[in-house]
Amino acid sequence: MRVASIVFASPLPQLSKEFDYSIPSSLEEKVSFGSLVAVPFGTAKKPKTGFVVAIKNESSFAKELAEVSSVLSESSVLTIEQYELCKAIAKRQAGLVGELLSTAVPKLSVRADKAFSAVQPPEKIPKQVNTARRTFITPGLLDVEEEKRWTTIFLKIASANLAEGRSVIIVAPDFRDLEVLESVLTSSSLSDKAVRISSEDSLTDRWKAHLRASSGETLITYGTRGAVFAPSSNLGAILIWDDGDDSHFEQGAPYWNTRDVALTRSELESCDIVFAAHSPSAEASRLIEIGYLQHEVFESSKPPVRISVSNERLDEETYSLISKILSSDKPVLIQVSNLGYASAIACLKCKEIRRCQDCNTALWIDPNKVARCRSCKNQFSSQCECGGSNYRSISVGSQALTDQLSRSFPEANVIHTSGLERITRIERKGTLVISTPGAEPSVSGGYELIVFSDSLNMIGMPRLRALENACSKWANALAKISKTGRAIYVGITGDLADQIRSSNFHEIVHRDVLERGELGLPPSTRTLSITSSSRDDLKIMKEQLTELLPEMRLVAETATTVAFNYSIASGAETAATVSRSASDLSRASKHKKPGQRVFFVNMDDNKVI
DNA sequence: AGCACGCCGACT
DNA sequence: GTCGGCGTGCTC
Repeated sequence: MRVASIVFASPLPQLSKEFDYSIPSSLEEKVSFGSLVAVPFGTAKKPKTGFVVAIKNESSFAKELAEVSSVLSESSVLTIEQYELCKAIAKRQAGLVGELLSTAVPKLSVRADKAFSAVQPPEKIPKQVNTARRTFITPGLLDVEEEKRWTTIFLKIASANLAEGRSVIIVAPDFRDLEVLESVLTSSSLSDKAVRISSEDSLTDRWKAHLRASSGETLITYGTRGAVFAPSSNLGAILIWDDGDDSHFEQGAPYWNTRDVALTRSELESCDIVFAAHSPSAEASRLIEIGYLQHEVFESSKPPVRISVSNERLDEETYSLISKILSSDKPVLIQVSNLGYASAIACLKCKEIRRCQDCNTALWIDPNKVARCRSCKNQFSSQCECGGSNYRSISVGSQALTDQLSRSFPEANVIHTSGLERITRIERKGTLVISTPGAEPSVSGGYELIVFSDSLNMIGMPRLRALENACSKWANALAKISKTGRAIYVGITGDLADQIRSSNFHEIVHRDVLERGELGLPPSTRTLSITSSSRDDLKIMKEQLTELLPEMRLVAETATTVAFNYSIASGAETAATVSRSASDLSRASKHKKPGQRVFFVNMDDNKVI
């Protein structure tokens, strides 16, 4: 009698282990590692679906085994490498394997499964033991430099791997970048080797793509963050565009991110890693600093930059430049940090917008008629520093600016874009685009002028990663500038202004990382956050962890969240301890709500400080 | 997640 | 006496 070990794609801690079932002789031929099977479970009427993760001759389970009911897919749908990766990430993130399996394997589409036939019998290429090369690439800043684009560079690396029988996985943050990558892939000679893994595709398309990626064929598998878990035969390299982008972070438990999963996978499968970004994430910068990543730079021309120290969002000079460029029928981009019609207050006496003394964010009058910072919520006196106490409210959001500029430039075509709209491309003419960071449409030939109208706001936010994020948003927008284009930053002063003038984002982030390091802040440490709706449970958790892990430093605390910094070296121990405490305390909790977890554990919180 | 088991209050 | 509330615990 043969025995199959089964795991379930379930977020329940009780189900987070392998269950043994006997394999009826009628199914013996069809059941192997990675099979999707239905099994009876408990007293439930309908069978549960699970993955076969081991075939054994006997079980250590004391009682009699139940039988596998049926096999749901002809193919093996979970590879050994995927399962090992899920286990490693679950451990690292103090989460459960079951939570990750549904990322690694999409939902079954019966129709697509029946229609699928492997293109070719998977040719068995023995995996060569290669030493993984790990690099960070700074591509050319300007998109017009075609051979220095990230897509061109990635395609070249992919092509080299494919030529030697190795697959690659390419991950991009969102649909905009994916669209750019896809157009390059599909117009290349490798188009029939490219498979998209995207959560936005239909069920049948996703299953079809998954089966193909599992088939053993040598492929370029590309997609958004989930693709880092995709099946891939003889994986040669994982290529990641812009690893610092927020979209690379999973927003639900166990809060993994593309970068860390890729690094883990690279260790497990000894495949190469290539990160690329116009401005590095703090983590990548640190990995370069310690020599873990080799830094490769594609030297590139940089646009001329002007710094405007005006308090106005758009000063006279900028205004007339915009006007001039629009009337010569060339496109202009204005990057704004806030969406919509957010309001601010300007003092009637000194005419300046009142700003928070800590973070420089514009103040507003809250519903209780108190002057308050939007970002850190501090209250301020109703009196301006100049002594004035009368205000006029003004609108500062992107929509408000769009309205205002539509009136100022009635001749021009004024477009507003944000994460909510899906404008990825505009025609090259006298168009004025007002965009929130990251939503800038591309235009062939590039923008003739880019204005970063809220640069002061972006770096002034009282967040650890404000500067790093701002650099990334600026650099990605700058990449859309024309050969003859120029950029204007509003409100930057001091040392930073010098670096900005030369678009030296690498140096800015590098310095930021060094400063953070002196304070013991990430990326030289990691941040753990625990959220719970129960104050009692959170308090016990905090006390318990403080006692069990005395090295950890409390860095943030609110009514629902506690956050600690811990050393990178203690990561495994920390995750294990947190994991154990969370499951013990959840079981003992008096505040359990049906189907709701007591603690949300994030081993790498990038927002809480 | 389901589902059964089990131990206290209100009912024909 | 028994019906049924949902807290507790198990499912190979």
